[in-house]
Amino acid sequence: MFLTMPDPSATTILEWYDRHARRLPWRMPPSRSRRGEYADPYHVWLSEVMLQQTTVVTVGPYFRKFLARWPRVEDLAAADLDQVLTEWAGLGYYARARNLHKCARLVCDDHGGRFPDTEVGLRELPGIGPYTAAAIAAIAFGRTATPVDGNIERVMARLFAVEAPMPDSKPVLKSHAVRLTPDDRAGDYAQAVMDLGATICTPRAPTCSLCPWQAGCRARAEGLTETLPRRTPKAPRPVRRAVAYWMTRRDGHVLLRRRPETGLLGGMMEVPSGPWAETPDFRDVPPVAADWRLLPGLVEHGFTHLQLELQVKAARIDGRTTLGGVWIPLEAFGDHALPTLTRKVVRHVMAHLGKGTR
DNA sequence: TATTCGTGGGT
DNA sequence: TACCCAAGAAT
Repeated sequence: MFLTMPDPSATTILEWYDRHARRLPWRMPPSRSRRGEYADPYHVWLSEVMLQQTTVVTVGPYFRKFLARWPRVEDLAAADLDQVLTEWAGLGYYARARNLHKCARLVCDDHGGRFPDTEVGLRELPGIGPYTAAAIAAIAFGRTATPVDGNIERVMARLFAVEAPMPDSKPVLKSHAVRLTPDDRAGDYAQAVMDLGATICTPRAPTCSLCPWQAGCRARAEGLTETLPRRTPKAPRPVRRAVAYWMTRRDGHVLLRRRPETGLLGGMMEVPSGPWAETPDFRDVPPVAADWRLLPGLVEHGFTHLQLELQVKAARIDGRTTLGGVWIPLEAFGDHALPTLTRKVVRHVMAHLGKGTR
């Protein structure tokens, strides 16, 4: 009978975690965390910010780079924002890098170099929202707190067969996660559920036969596993089009421009382009008169909320003009914070013009 | 409350 | 190909 279905418990998944926890650079292994040892708050904070909407595989190298260059929060606070942005380039969501730097300075200036050890205290720092505050409090300070990320939402939706669609069901999912949170080892519990979601209770084709909670999983009992969590359909993302202008001068330097500090790709370097216009009508108004040459093909880039299509035109122009940008030699592109969109444009140009800028 | 923030990998 | 999704936060 269904009445004998066991309730899922933190004990069950903590035992699983003790045997199967992933070894991650920022994580205290369960053999030690079980004894009340906690990972360095600086490491936990840095990793959690990087992990916001970003996969473990992607974050790994960035985490190592940052830690090698700035071993302590004081080192990061002493760095220039530009250095931080350059190291961050490619990770995306660049507001995180600005807030990271701002937060490091606040921790050093206002907290003596120590992170607040409570959820409420952490929540006041820039770039630390509900999830990250709870994660640091639990993982680095042993507080009883319940971070809820996408993994944990999915696991809870299945465990309790929550059929209401996200994001409306988020509060319900969180209440389930909170109810299961143990007073002791809350950090390990959260990391255990996240590991479970990442390796077993995956979005598609979960391997329920390996799941420590399989006996108590309502979605499994009702055959709903693959269909949960449900989600309200999202609006289609609009297409925008523009022309990017690849400008070179006689010595081969290229004109790049820094985007405004806030908003899309804030503070990142770009190949100057006209306004990103609605689909059918876009104007081609080159920034300077020159012998513009249209490169074949398009540079396409999808953001979360819009699809961008760039035509690229190239020309050699008078090296005395700057148009509010900076002349940069191709060899020095690596020293600058180039988001993927910019790198795509560079790659596109190289494919059609080659290094002899012509 | 709803948008606006990147990017890479999987299917 | 097109879509989904990933240790979310700020506005």
